[in-house]
Amino acid sequence: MSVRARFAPSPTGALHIGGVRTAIFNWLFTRHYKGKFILRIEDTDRTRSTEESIAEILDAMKWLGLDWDEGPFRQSDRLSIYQSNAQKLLKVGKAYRCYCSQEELERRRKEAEKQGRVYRYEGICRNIKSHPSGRPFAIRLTTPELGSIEVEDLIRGTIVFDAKEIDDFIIQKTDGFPTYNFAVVIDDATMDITHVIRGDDHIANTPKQVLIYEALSHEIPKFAHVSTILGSDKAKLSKRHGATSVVAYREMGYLPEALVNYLCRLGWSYGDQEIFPKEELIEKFTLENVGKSPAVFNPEKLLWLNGWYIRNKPADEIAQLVIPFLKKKGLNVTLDERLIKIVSILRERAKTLVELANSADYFFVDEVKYEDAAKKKFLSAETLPIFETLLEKLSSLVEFTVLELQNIFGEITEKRGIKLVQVAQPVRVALTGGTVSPGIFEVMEILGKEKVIERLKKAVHHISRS
RNA sequence: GGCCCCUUCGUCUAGAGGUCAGGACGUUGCCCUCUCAAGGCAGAAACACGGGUUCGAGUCCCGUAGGGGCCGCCA
Repeated sequence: MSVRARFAPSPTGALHIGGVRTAIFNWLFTRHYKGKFILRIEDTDRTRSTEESIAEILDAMKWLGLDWDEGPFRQSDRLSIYQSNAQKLLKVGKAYRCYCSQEELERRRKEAEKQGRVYRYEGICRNIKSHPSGRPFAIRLTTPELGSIEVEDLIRGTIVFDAKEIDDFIIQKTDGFPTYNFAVVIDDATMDITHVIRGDDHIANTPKQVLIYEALSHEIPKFAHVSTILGSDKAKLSKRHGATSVVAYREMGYLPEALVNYLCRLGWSYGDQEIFPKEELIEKFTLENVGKSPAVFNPEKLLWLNGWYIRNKPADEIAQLVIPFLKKKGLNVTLDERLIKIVSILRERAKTLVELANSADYFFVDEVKYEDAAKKKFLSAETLPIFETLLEKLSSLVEFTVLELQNIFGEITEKRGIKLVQVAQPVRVALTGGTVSPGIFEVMEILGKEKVIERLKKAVHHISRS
């Protein structure tokens, strides 16, 4: 039988980095074994679930390239399925109606707590004979009192729970809605999920779920509990550690492959390899190489990886991707040869698409603005003669190329007995407004003769005026 | 409190009884160099602790400590 795994987020907010990693693991697992990846929205929390959140989750999944084969299913569409299964369990005596009031149970829980005990439902309604008509009831699973429940975990090995730890828990609430554990099992069972890969915060739920499978006489899937992603203080990763939503990373100029590559390496490894193109991830990903210990999210490493992908993806693709960021800055650009050239020289020093866009201004504006410090340091009287000879030589230049420009600068530095930096920096300020840019000859070539001369002249005016 | 999970450089990790404990991010120094990056080279940096088992333990067992999770008619 082919492998079937699922990702089941609850749409109560943005798609979280931690959630995405389990999505990635599930996706890779199914792709590696050529199985099916199912998307299911756990939206039974009526008050906290929102349509916007569902849309965002789907959007983020698509952006990351995590395509699904079935779904998205919604638990809210499946109410009758849960109810009929609960009825079935009732009928075969694996579950029973419980008429205990919530207030009463709450009282007992408090009482137990006071005595330092953990409250477990005593099974008061377990053997009730007459069913009071018209009274609301919840449905509880009849659980074993003795023995142990073993959970086979592909990452952690066998985990054993004492049956005494588990009471007759509720599977259907008084309002007819399923409880979480019940809905999950019914869904996974009816969707024929073979492998449940999820966060380790679900370990404690697993014995209960196993019990439900057994009551249903349904085959138990294989479980794999992945450890939590932590923040720098080793507490569970949350907003206070910085951005945690996928959409936020997209907006900060991260590439989906960098995020997938990074997140995947958090808890999974393949020898010493760090860079994994998607195809290679699919080929190499197995649960065997997933670690057990929790991992601290390290933004610097993600940033490094993002820089790596920016530098190594085909330049035209990066150009295409940076366009929205340039437009956001009010720069009107289109994908053409010039943009690709610009991107290919700028991307060496950008770690995000935002940085890349921010470093590109001077190629698109009509007039450069000088940075104060740069202007003060390099646009001074002594550079005036240099600019003048440069202008002279440039205007007679036919081939405005890196090579020719190099020659001209060489002539100037040689004649004046100065270093290249003494020419390059002032020119850089004149052309870009700042002291940092790609190689000055490359910048000049892309800017073109006309623009270069125009900007140098402007710089000359500026110096003369002050 | 009960139950469960986890523990190798600051961080991600390799390691499946015998290694100078390897790689990566970050960090330090040097090289390259028109600035900034990128790149190259070199360095500092770890087996939580205590007992066993074994000729030999990061690796196996048992404790301890620390971190985390779950204990709802929440998901």
